[in-house]
Amino acid sequence: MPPRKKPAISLRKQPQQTRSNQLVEAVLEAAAQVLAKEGAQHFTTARVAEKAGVAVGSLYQYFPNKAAILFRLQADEWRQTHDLLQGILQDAGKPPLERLRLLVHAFIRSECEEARMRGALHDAAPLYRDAPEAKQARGSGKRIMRTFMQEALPDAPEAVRELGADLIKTALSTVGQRFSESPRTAAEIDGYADALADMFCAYLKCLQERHGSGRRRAAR
Amino acid sequence: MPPRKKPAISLRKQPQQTRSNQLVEAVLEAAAQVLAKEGAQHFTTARVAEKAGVAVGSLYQYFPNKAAILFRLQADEWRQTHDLLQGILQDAGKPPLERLRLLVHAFIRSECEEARMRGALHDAAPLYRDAPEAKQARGSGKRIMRTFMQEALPDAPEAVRELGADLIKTALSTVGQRFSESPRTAAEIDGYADALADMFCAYLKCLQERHGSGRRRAAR
DNA sequence: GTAGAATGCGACGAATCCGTCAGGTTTCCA
DNA sequence: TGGAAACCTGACGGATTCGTCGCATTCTAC
Repeated sequence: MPPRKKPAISLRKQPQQTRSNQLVEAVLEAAAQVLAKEGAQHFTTARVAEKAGVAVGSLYQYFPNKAAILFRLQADEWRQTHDLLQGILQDAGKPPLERLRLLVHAFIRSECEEARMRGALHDAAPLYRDAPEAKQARGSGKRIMRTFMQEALPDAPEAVRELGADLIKTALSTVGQRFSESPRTAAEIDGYADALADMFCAYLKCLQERHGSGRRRAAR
Repeated sequence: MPPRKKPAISLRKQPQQTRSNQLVEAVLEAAAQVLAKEGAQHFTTARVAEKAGVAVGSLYQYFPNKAAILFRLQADEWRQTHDLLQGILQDAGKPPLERLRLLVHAFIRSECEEARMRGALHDAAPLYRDAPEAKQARGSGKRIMRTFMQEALPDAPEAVRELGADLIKTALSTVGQRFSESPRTAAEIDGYADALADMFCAYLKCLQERHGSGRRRAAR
């Protein structure tokens, strides 16, 4: 077995001057476009550099390898949806189940925008997912659902909440992703999001009944 | 835009003599092993031929290209799980929700066996998924869930059944796949399958109540 | 036993693509 | 204004991998 990969995904050095900052931005912009329009198969550093109007060598001055570009795009996506969901769940004043419904809608809608790039990013995942940076970055979605479950099922055992959070988070992201793979109308999107939210809500109600919450049964 | 791919995924010719049949079998066997042990990244025709104890040229006598080997493996997997699920759902005498629960367990368990090969197969999907043969082969899972929904929700509108079937089928396959990505103990597997089945059942009950079935409310 | 079909072989052509490097250009700052 | 640091360039080396082709070997049918 030959020595496996050599990750290293972080930026090689921070751009200092204005033009180098612009260069990095241009590269990322071009990378997103190439990925969306030509797919992961045709995503090459040469193509990205060309589209960015930049030399390959310049690209490699900041990104240690191709995977680093892809990872950076993916990390941006993650951060983006993380912020979106965080904002919705923290909006107190609405009952948990309603927030969950809003969250599902927001997630599905966001997943359907830029669906092509996200899909290609997913195809390219084998290139960057084994890097340590990537493994670390993946934990954030989990934390969000965990805190939500603490609100929705305050009296359930820890293990139940944990499992439920994992299930909902996984279902939401994977189902959303597959759903967005083919183009959809706005009506389809809303219908699907509603159904998915129905499913999660039904599940949560079932758990709430099973692990009866002493008080606060008001949230019917 | 350069002329896109050139599919052609079917066998180039049927092996006629005994040895050629063995050769094709050996290739597929080796392909599965290489895929499982070395991942989609290192899946090369040369490596497969080597592991099969066969020359590359022989391999290409029957498989028109690398994608064809991968597709053949994937098609086998699909057929296998299709048969498994079909068998469970057709077992009359048990109420629908119980069959659904059995189905979820069987699927998750099956997904966890050979998880490494399935995962790699998924990584390699971009190579074969655009071929017409693949698009056609994907419809079977849908049909199964559709007939199940007709039984479980006989009085619901067609559109509701359709959406529900799609949702459950998608959630089952995607969630199952992601779950199987990391190795699991038998207890974890059963726990997860139970939770997933809980979710589906809760959803179906919710739909049943919403679209009141005139008679047959016995299945509570 | 023999001709012709079927099969097996593996070196090799052709195409990609990644990432580097030596050298030129721009920017900064004293 | 001049020198140093930062930056940019793009041809090219090196490595992989796909799939073919001419020829050798084995099988089948007569």
